Amino acid sequence: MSVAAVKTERRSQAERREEAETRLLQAAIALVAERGLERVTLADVGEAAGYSRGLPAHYFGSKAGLIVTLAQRLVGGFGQALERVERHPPGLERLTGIVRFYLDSARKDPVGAKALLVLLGDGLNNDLVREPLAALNARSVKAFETNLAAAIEKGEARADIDVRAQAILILATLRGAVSQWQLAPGRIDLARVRDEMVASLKRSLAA
Amino acid sequence: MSVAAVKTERRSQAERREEAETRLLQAAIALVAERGLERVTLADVGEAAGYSRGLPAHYFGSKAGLIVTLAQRLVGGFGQALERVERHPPGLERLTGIVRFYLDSARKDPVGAKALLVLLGDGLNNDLVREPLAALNARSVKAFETNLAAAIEKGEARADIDVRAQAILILATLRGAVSQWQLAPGRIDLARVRDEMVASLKRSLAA
Amino acid sequence: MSVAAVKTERRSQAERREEAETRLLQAAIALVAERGLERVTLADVGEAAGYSRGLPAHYFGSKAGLIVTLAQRLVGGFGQALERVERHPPGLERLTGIVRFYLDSARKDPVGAKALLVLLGDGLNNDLVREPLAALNARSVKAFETNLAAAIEKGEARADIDVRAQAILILATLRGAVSQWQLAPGRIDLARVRDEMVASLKRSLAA
Amino acid sequence: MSVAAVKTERRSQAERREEAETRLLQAAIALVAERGLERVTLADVGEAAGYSRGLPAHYFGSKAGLIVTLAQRLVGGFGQALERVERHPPGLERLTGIVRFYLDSARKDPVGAKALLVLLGDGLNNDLVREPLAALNARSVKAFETNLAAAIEKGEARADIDVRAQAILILATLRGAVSQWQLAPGRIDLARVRDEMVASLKRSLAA
DNA sequence: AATGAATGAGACTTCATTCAT
DNA sequence: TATGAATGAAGTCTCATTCAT
Repeated sequence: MSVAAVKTERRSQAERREEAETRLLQAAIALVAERGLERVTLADVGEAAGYSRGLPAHYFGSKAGLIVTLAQRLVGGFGQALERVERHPPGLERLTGIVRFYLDSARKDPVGAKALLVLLGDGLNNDLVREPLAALNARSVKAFETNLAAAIEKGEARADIDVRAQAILILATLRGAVSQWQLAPGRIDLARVRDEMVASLKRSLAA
Repeated sequence: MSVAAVKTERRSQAERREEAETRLLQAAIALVAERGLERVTLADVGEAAGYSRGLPAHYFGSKAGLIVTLAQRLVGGFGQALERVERHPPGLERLTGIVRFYLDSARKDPVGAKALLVLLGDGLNNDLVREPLAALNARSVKAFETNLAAAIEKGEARADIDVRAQAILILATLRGAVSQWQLAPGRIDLARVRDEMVASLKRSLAA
Repeated sequence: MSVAAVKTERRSQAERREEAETRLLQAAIALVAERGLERVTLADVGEAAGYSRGLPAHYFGSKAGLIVTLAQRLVGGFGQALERVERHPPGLERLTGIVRFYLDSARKDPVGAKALLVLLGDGLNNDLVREPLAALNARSVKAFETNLAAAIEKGEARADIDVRAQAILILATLRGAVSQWQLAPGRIDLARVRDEMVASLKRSLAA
Repeated sequence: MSVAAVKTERRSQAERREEAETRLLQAAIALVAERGLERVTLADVGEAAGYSRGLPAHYFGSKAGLIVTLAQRLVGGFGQALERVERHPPGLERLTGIVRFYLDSARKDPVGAKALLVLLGDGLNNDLVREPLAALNARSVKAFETNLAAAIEKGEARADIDVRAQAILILATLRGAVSQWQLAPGRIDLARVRDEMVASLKRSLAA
């Protein structure tokens, strides 16, 4: 067997592994969104992804391993999206842009949004996921802080804002709004909520 | 046996039953806050309440029955508190009073607050609890709407507010703030958050 | 309180007890016929009879006690009916009369017949009921033997019949016929079966 | 890995599974005959078959699933035996041959016979087993009908027999005889009963 | 790499039984 | 006498996990 052939084979195996892992995680996200963390079994994930019942255990080692990987993937995905959302320089425009983006992506990917909310609920009592989720929160709050500080710097916002508390409140409002919408989708118009939130923010932050 | 005697006897049995049910529910709330819904067993609840392992099943019929009862109790408790919180007439003062009360009670009763958040997380995938929780949300939003409308009527608030969307946002912020605080208590100063929230609200709603 | 009053009261209590016991047993028979021995609970019996859930345990001491009492009542009831059925003197007429009566009473009281069959099935592995049921079988076989012997004596039947084996067969046929009919009532016309059985018996026994 | 290797691997797994299932069912039959349907647990079956306590649930899904499989296996086994029993052409000889065979096989395999009787008892109140057992009855009756009709055709039997009722009676007698024998084995000589039954049949059917 | 057979712990649930009223 | 509250044992069923193929 030539070296090239070995390389090709190896790459092929690695690719297959990566593809399988991705499909397993996507299936897991969908199932977690649909049923909740504890009502999803490893076997469910394998079958839903089109593989065998045993594969998830083979890949992730244990259910805990799957959950941790899941949390990282969801958190990472959101982080990446958060970073590529806005071209505006730090400041008020960028801040409201992130807010819009957050609520719009929940509408575009309700399954991912729901899976994240489910993890957040479980993270209250589950050490496996608490840490990555707390880190996500911290990172998100930090991003809002940065933009609030820039807005103040630029004179777009009042100087007497409690930047950190305000950042926490902005993230809180986003999460709480999506949560209410997921719990009773028919009763909440997320687009109107988004517009009202942006308007309120501008008013309350305005210099 | 006289009628009075029969009544006494019956009341005594009924009292025993009621006391047992209350103790079981209190134990259940504490355990759910501590471990999460799925990591609490009926047997745990019985033992934590000082009864037998089988009693919760005997009373609530099933774990689902316990959860539903739990949800009703928590929701009802919060509803009652919401109603007795404020003596102000409907309007901006009362609105901010409710906001303060909500965040202060989370600090005073973190166990109950956490149990409610756990239920809210599970309600996303659990038809049994979704309904009472959605009803709680609807009721809370309605309360904020009422006060917003009164504030506008009185001239305390701008007339161009989207009352319903704003009410949803206020509840969202409260829930999201408590959620972040519960996930990483050391990182959030809920009192500062409360004050910043009230200040922001006053500014964004002001006429 | 006068002696007469005490007597009256005592009689009244005894009567009440007997009536309650009878109602409990009737309810038990109906439930056993409907669900089978193991799927009936003491509480079911109490409620079906219009009493409390605890009364059957109070009266019969245990489920085993209820079952034994039930078996005795059913067996006794059938024995009494068997004795009062026929006015014919022992012989072929009386024999076929019993056969007719047996199949006709199954149609008239399908619930009692089914309860007896259920007990017979359970008696195969249940020491509690095996003995009374085996005794019932022995008594029934004996009755057929007596009539077969009388028929031979009178010259109504062949002398070379194996009386005991034939008696066993007659009881077997009756039980088996009712059993088939109970299992699939729509597929068996018990009246036709009865007539064919009587005709066959007359032919096979004829001198 | 070659296709052959895959096949071997698969077959090997399938063989393990089939062997385990067969051993579980055999253990279940023995236990049901010994204790009755309700006094056998899934764990009992697993252990008696030399496997784990959980395997029966894994294979049959539920106790109901086990019972249904059991009923099918017992019914199927008897049907097969019924078909291979007799080389005689349809007619009286074959009919009496089946009767002899039935009673003789009960003596040779009392465990299987008892398990079938237990199921028949439970079938009265258990929709899961009623259907296969009613089908077995229907099939058995049909076989007797066929042979009775052939016997009449050949002139071996009277033409005025109610063929269907007579077929029901024959099956009834067989079942009832085995039932009495199982309830009190010491009191019934099944061989004598068999001979008397065959003699009676010949007489009552004779042209 | 991938499958799926097998294990065993633990949850829910049902009930016979006991006991206080 | 009668009720029903409370217990605790046992059974069914689900799954994470291990292991043979």
